[in-house]
Amino acid sequence: MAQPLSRVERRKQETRREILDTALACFGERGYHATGISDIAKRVGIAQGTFYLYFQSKHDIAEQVLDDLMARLSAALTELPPEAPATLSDYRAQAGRITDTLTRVFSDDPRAARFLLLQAAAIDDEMAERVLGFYDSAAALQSSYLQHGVDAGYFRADLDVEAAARAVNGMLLAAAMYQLRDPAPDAFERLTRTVREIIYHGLAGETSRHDARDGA
Amino acid sequence: MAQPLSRVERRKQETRREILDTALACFGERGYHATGISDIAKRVGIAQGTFYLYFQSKHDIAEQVLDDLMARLSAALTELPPEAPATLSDYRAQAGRITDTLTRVFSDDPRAARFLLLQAAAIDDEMAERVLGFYDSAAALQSSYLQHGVDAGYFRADLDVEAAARAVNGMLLAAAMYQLRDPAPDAFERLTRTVREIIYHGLAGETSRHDARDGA
Amino acid sequence: MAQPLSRVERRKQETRREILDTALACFGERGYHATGISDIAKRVGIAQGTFYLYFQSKHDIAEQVLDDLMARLSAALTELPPEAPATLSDYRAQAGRITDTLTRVFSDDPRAARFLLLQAAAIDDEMAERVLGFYDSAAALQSSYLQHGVDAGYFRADLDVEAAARAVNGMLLAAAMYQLRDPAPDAFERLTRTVREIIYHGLAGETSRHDARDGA
Amino acid sequence: MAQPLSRVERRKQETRREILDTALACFGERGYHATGISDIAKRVGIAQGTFYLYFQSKHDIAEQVLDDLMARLSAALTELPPEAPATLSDYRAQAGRITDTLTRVFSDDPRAARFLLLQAAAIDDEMAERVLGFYDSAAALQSSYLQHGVDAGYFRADLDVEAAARAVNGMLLAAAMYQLRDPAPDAFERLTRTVREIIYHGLAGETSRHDARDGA
DNA sequence: AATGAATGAGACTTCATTCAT
DNA sequence: CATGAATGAAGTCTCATTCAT
Repeated sequence: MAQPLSRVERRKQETRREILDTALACFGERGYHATGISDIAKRVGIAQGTFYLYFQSKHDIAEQVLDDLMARLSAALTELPPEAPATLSDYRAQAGRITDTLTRVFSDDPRAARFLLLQAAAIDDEMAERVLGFYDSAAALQSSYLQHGVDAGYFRADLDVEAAARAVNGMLLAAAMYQLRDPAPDAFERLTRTVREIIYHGLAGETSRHDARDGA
Repeated sequence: MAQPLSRVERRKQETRREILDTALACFGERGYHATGISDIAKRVGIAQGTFYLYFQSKHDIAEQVLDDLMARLSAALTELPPEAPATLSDYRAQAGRITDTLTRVFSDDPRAARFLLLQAAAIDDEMAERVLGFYDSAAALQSSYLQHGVDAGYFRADLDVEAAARAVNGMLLAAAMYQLRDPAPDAFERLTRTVREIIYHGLAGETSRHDARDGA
Repeated sequence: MAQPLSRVERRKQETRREILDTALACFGERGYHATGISDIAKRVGIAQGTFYLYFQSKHDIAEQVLDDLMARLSAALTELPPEAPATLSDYRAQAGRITDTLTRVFSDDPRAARFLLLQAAAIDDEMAERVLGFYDSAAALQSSYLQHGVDAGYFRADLDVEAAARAVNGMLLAAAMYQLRDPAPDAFERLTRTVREIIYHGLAGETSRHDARDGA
Repeated sequence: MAQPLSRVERRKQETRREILDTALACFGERGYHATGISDIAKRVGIAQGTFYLYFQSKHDIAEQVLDDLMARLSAALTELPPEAPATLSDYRAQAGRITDTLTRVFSDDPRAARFLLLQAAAIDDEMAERVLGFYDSAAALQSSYLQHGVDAGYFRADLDVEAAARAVNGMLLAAAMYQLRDPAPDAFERLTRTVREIIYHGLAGETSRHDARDGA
């Protein structure tokens, strides 16, 4: 039961994903506009016409590549232990995990980072809107974490949660961009550690600041 | 020292600048790839061929537009009172001025922001390199400010200055991007104030934290 | 003489006809070039590949659609009471029946008319040749009717039968084309009645023939 | 004064017309769909891109070719001695002149005839509408001639002028189509003479009209 | 016999750049 | 110096046809 995926259907899904991945690779490496459908097709090993059996247009695949990537990132950001951190220490641990996850997604496929950070917003007004919208939703997610911290008492009560969320994400964005040019793990590690320290000192209340030094 | 700029020569410079500004406008509004040389020429009021008397190619003008923009931003960031801030209070004031300057440059011409933040890096690998290089040099500049703060004693002695510089700039970047979609001054003001607070609390030493609350 | 048409064979013939009819419908509605094999297949409810089990190519089915249509029209024109009209009155009655038949064929399926009158000749040189050839054979048929009228004495003895046949058919053609845009039966009825009158007065009669020779 | 046609402007007009004529030739010979922009460009001796300096699209030039052709035909039909024929003889003479004119237009460029009669209506629904609309306006023009004949008394008073106009034009259409395959002037001459006779006898005359009413 | 995914040639169109005037 | 018509390479997309299943 529930095996509607015949062999051929599965093969189609595989091809679809292969095209999607290849497109992300091409877009990330050469850029959206410098990439031709023929480049993608050649690299996948299909005819140009075959491409259009899986995607309606070049713009369509760009949308899907972006959606797919944003979905993966959202999943990475969301699929954390559901229990919210109760103490600042817990928060620090969780923040570390989030950073690690993002790092992994982006270092696993640097082309994904290049595409999201450098290319996607330049494709189109609509696409730019999507990217900025993604930043917004990431800010909303970050907001909820910070708000929880305020409620739990380990962040300052007078924190402008929304604004702080954007600021925090900006630091993560800077880290991601930094990694684009200098993929050395060391430098990146130093940067993320500092970011966590800034968050810690910058957001925390007066009372909980004595155990500040960060090990990871 | 002489005045070799004959009237003709001056006129040429004016035209050149007019084309440059128009190109920035077009690139910011429609995007680099969606902008044709004919769009720029039409808007300036010159013939298409005339464009090539002033710039070698489309890529060439993109480079010059970017260089010009980055130069203006560098100038805005650098041309501050040369005497470095001696106290945290001074630093806060200076940080406010920098933010104000950046804000002014970008809100004066939102298309410049769109071009730098969304478009420029997608033109080309070389152009992406330039943009990332600009971020690097901005980080270096920020570094020098922060290092001065460490030396002056109002920032933590163990601060990883380089990493912190990138983090701080990341927050400014986030602010600039936020402004792209929601140009309401209020929201932006809230965001920059929070950024300054985070810097203040996040970077400062233990001793100077009692006068933290920020009014502006 | 046997019944070699097994159930399977009969089914094939049905499918073939279904495809043929659907193709005529599509060609008439959207035009030959705007119709894709996939349109026909989808409408019939078969796979695209299946189409090629019944017809060799798109051109092939167009030929067969046209042949089929012309055959139906020929049949309609020919399968009249075999006894030729003996008097002008009889002729008038027969002409009425022919007109009725043509009308019925075309109003039953306006797409057939659109295909024959507007589309078919544009497919191909060869197809144009077929259409014009059909007009020729229709003229030949009309010729034979008119010749009979001359022989029977109710058409002018000096009638250029071949030329008149083409002229008469031209009027019918005009009527058919008129019906394409304005399918109102009234207008069509008025037109065919007038055509019959013109034939009647234009071809018949002793009385008005004395000044017939034409100078220009 | 009033010499806004600089040398270059005149050259552009020439090129435009050259493309237009070549397009008519190609469309008439090979058909609209079989003709590529590259065919037209090659034959004119320009680059493909140049074509698009003069016409917006393939569809655009088809429209203009058709409009141009219909305008030429309208001019040919309309630019006759303005004094309407007063007698049936005059009418016969005028009808002869009209036929001659049409003949000339079409035999001068048989491809024009092929395009108008066989191709144009198959390009598009909109184009078909134009062609049928042209037939309508030709019918309206013919109507006015016939109406004049009725008013002047040399056509039957009870003539359904509109319907007769379409019938007459149908005969001309048949003549034009006949000429497509058999361009021999003799055969065409015979046909047009017969058409004029049918018009003459079919529309004129008091004497033979008493048994005209048609039941079906 | 039927399927429908795959093919690939070819169509239209755009646009950065050149060059004769 | 300015013009803008001309160029032609390159890109996206369609669709009749084939073939492995």
